[in-house]
Amino acid sequence: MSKSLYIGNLPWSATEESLRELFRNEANVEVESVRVATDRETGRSRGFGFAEVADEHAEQAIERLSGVDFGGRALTVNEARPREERSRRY
DNA sequence: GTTGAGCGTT
Repeated sequence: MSKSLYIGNLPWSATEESLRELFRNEANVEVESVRVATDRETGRSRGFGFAEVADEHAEQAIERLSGVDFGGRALTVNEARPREERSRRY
């Protein structure tokens, strides 16, 4: 199984591949999928993204990537909130 | 060529 991770405070230049490399280098974690939130209107980065990692490696990735300097900004890493709860209206 | 708290497309 895998967990979705929220990655915030990204530099504008951060890409999905650079995030994947970051997880490999800093946390020694293989990401199953990574996604940078790009503005759907302009296509530019919103400065945050998401990564799916193995369930057992999720906490390690959070512990080892939170606050690390990436492109000059201290990263914010946390468990992502489920999209369904946010987009679905009861 | 810009910006800076937050939670992503079907």
